[in-house]
Amino acid sequence: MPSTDDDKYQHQRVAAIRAAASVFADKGFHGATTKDIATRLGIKQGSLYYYFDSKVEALHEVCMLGIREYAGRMASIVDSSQPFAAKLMASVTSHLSCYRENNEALKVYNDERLYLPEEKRTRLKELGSGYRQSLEEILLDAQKSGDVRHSLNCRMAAQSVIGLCNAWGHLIVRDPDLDLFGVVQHCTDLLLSGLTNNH
Amino acid sequence: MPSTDDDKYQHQRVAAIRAAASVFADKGFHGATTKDIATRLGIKQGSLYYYFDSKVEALHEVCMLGIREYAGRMASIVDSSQPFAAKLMASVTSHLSCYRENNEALKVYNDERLYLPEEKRTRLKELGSGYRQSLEEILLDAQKSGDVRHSLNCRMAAQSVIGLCNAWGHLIVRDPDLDLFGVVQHCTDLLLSGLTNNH
DNA sequence: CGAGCATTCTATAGATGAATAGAAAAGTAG
DNA sequence: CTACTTTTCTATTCATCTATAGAATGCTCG
Repeated sequence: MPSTDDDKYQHQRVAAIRAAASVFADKGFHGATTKDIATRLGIKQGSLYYYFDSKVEALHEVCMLGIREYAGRMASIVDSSQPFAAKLMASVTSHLSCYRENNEALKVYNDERLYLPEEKRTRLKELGSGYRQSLEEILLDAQKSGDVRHSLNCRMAAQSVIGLCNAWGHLIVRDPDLDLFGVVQHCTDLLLSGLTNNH
Repeated sequence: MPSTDDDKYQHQRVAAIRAAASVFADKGFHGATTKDIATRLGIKQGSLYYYFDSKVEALHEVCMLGIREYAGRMASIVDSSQPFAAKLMASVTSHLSCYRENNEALKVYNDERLYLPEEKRTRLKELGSGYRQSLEEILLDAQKSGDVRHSLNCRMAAQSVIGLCNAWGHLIVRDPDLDLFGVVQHCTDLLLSGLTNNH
């Protein structure tokens, strides 16, 4: 098979992307050095350039890893025929498990993507804003069917849901012992019912 | 008056802190250079060291500026005798107006303080966690008096409120046209009643 | 004015880090 | 074992950035 060498290369390349994600999440893009990344991968600084043309390219790969499936999962949730509450919970779950599974990559996407050059950032942004739009659609549908109050500004609400999930996502990355399902439950309840006693 | 020179110095020093805040908010601590800060202030790179011993000290000052009154305001809200809903709204308002007034300093506190050396970070952390505790107290009191549902985990809820406010705070810093009161209203409603139609 | 202090400037030292080049090592196939 | 390829290493270049030193400018008060 002609691809066995390539597979090995790709495998190590992915390992390099994950190493970069980990270091970028810890120290930020500018605070991280290529030496840090190489060390975490177990090779020397210069060797890293066998897998990346530049530090910026590494950041780009990390961001792609962070956002890719995260955005993809939303589409299927919107299209599904679950009731509103289930869709919301699925969204929150999907969002938070991305933080857990990709470890640091999604955090890096959120915090460091602005250091990418314009062109690379634009393509990423499309994926990210697709996520917000999907969420907004879910809310608008629920508003039509009466599940969501009419006074709600769905655009702002989508922004709030994302903000809330990102805030918890950061905590999840920092504290691996945090119970994911507990957080999902808390966030969903909070979003659905608020803090108060008004049923 | 013996302090007129000192006043002038302090005035320019504060201007330097604000310039640093602005640059740190844009480029992050490590992405920012002392030249960037000096240029924004209208002086040359070397001159900046007349006001700071080091770049890290500048970051420290910015973080202090960001968190100081933000933390202070909470205490008075907790102690006040307003009903729960008003306290919550006051907290959200206080949080978000800090973002607007301090411009970038609070953002820097949130995103860059981890680059401070251990000792300096600890003192800041106390102020910040004081904020969370105050919020938690408000929620616990409201739970006792029945304003907040008993199923609520108040510690997590306080975390959520902060996370939500920070998310919007970031948007507020980036977009100065965003209507502060509109955001306050949206967040308070969301937190009090949730998204749904369940009165 | 002119002495003394405050503020800013220029120039540079010293350190660090991204990226490159070419040698070495490891692995694979004939 | 040997020729060839892939991967890693060492050593270096070049640019950049923090921080300092000392000169120049500006300001205030006697």
